Amino acid sequence: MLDLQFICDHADEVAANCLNRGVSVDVPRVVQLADERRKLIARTDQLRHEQKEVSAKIPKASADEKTGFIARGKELRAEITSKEAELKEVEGALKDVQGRIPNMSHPSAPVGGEDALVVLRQVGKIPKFDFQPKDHVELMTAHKMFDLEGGAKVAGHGFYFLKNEAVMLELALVQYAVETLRKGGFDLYTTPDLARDEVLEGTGYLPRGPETQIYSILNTDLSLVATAEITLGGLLKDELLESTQLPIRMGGISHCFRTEAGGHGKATRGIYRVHQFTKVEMFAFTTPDLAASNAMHEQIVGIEEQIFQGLEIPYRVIDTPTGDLGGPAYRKFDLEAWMPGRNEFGEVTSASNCTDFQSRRLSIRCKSSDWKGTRFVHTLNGTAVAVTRAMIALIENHQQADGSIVIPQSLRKWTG
RNA sequence: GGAGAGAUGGCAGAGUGGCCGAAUGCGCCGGAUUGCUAAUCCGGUCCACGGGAUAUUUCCGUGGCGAGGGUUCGAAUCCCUCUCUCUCCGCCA
Repeated sequence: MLDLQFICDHADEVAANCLNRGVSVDVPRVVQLADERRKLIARTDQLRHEQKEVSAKIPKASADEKTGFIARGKELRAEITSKEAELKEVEGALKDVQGRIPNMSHPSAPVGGEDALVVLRQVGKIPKFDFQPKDHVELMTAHKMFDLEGGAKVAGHGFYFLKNEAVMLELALVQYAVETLRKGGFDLYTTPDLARDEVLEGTGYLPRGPETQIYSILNTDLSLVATAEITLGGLLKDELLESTQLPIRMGGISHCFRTEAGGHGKATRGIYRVHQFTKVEMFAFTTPDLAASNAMHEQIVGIEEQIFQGLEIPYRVIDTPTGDLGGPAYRKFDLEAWMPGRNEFGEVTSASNCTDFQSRRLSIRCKSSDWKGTRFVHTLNGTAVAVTRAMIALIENHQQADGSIVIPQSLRKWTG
């Protein structure tokens, strides 16, 4: 979430940004609630101060005085209790509205909806086939690389079994990504696939809402993670760091679970949109300045590009428009890989700079000799490899006339 | 799953109703001493929120002893719920 003081001081800018992002929030209401909150705090603090004074006199007071003080003390307690209830209500209302305000946007991020996307660059040659290219479903079926019916039988539509070469390929993609991250200075993690709802909320995901994308476990406060971003961000929740420890780079392997409520159709064919997949995710914490986090953002996108170049898959880099950023992102770059089976680009990675939007909710701060007090760190996340999507792009781009698939050099040490 | 113990500042560790933001030790920062280092001595050393000044330094208040509730004039201390840690037993990839 955004800083309350910031919202009050820049109400117009914040409201304009909400508009750009297609989010409707009553910003003046936040300012008004903030003012009520301030007044209530001042009043309760005052009452508590008197309460302290009164009770401090009691041990030394005479019997007569004592009854008076105790009576006054009771009065004060009642007043404080009622003020506290009022305050709680105001703060609840405030958090509710404040929580719906999205992060501010990078000045260069294109303003508008999905159509406003800007292609920053396109890399790699789109393959020209002298035969009719197949899509990944045909190819993987022909090679007995997955079992979609089996997945549906066991767990329902949107689940799948990978088989044989696809299993080798999944592990190879994970190994390849992890090795690349390690070289890039990332600490590696395998993370829990479940997390507390509190952690999901801290990272900006809403479990258990009517429109949630999250699977939750009944009778617990646990949900299945949609990405390791949740667990890696949650790992440093409530921590106070030294600026000298930053930046921190983490690479996490997890399964990702998404309800993906919605229709079937071309976009859901095969393993393009599934309820579960394996992903290697990057997460980074930087000092709270845009120079640092923007540089990290570039590094993360650079690694994503390096990975797809290594896989010899053509891709383009998208500067995501404001209307499509989601709540926490200040700026987001997506890699879209060419997918011959779809005859279009399909999203394979996503890298966001969330500035201090996540860290404020997660309470991840840092100290430095460069400033007084503590500040919220900047957080960033990006996909190294989302296995199913990467696999589609890889299989479809590297298919041959005879239906065989050439594995790029970079993976052969694992796949053979 | 059963039985028990526990959670206090950066760390260790006292504190069982008011004199406790919290002893003591370690660590850290500044200073003194010193040919240098060590040792010694002196001073300082948490976070958040609200307010007043000054303009970025200082002052006042409030809250914080795992989390959330409760009892009380007053809670680190008593009660309840939750989370986590440890020990023993059972089960187990």
